[in-house]
Amino acid sequence: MPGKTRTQTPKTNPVRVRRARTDIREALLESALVEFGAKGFDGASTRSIAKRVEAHQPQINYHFESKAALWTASVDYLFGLLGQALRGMVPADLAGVGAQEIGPAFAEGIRRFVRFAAEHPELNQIMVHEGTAATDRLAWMTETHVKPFFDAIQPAWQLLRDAGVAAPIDGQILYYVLVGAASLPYVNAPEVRLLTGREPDDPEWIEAHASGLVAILLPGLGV
Amino acid sequence: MPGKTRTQTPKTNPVRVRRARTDIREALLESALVEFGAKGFDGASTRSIAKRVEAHQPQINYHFESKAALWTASVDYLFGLLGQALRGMVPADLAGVGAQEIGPAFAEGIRRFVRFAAEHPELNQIMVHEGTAATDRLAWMTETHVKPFFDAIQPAWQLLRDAGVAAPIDGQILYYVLVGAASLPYVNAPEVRLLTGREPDDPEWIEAHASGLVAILLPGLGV
DNA sequence: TAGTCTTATTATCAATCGATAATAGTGAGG
DNA sequence: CCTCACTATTATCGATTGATAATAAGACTA
Repeated sequence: MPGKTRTQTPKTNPVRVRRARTDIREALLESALVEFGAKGFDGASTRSIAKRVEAHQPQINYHFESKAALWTASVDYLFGLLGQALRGMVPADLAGVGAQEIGPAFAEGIRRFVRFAAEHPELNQIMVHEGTAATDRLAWMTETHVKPFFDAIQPAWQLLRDAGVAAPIDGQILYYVLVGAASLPYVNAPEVRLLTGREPDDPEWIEAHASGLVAILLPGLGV
Repeated sequence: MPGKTRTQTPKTNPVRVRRARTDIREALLESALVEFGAKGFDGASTRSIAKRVEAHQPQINYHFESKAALWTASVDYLFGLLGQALRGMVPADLAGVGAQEIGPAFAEGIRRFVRFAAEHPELNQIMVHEGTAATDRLAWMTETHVKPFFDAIQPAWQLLRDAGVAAPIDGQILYYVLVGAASLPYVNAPEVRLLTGREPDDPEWIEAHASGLVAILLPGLGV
């Protein structure tokens, strides 16, 4: 879509004030997350992303290659945070691990995921925006970031089902039940405020939500 | 964004073939649903909506007032279908109705909602696209269509909780758990195909999904 | 059949989009 | 103090957007 050649000579302009910033890359990254999460890739404009942190639109193409590259960098950054939040939740090797150990660990993983979804709603907002159409962005995000997460859950869930701790739901379906149930109040927080008058960022909401999910997904946990 | 005045006189052109259609309004409506669901309001262009049903872009502004009015008409139409699918699921008056009657009715409501979400993914796609930002569209949709649905569920859920049939989850939180868990595989069907290789429109998937949700949300139903 | 109303088709508008060229401050190294 | 690499700022490009004017083809009516 871009212009390729320049025919006219820009006018010289007299005075120019200039702001120097060292955190501009990170500022643009986080602004992009908020805008992409709220409006989707197409709905978010590079001008609004820049304006939100008092930067200029061409700085995006300078510090990143393109709008698409900024999106990729933002998603990389956010999945990195998710990885930190869930680090060590699922053992790499399940051999010899019993349901009595992995059950509480899985429950804690659910709680952490709910808290992360509340603290960083942009992640699930972007995932759900992108997941509605088969784009290159979706293919990249799914293969790079979602699949490892998805694959790690499957054997642990099967172990818990065999032990009678987990609810009777197929593992692949469970993934979407879990992610959907855990993220929607934060993905659609503006709607929650209109519909309930409550604030889904309230710790009371978040902990009640997390406990509810653990109760219905792992009914065999309670001693 | 519109042009206001016309200064030049369009050229006369020789031959013009013309397609007459009686179903053009409905065709545009359903095309709009698919496009708005897949790409969001901003991402969907009126040209792509028209092209999908072999119509011309200005016909949208002729048969509807604007892109926004087309969106409103589409959402009205889709919530009408949802209302039909769920008709009579929740009694208007709960006085004197016991949990042993409303329990199975609620379970059937869950199953119907899952089937509707699978058959008309555009509804939840649009809801989740719009719910991420506090726009006028969200305010209208929430007040007009979502709130009645939300309000109808609350007393029934409370009755089921008191009877020990329903899972221990606050009613307002339950709404988002239910909607999120019931709709995500269909909202993000393109991602499901990439991630699992399975087809979420498969009746086997849908019924397994619905049964799983009933089992975890109404654990006290099984005799 | 002539006239009129509806609406399909074409052409074009102003606004906005992402991208890039041109210009000009700024600070580090000499 | 000067130089120069870096990057902030401005201006502008071509493409696309939603909307509307102009035109014309059918359908219906008298």
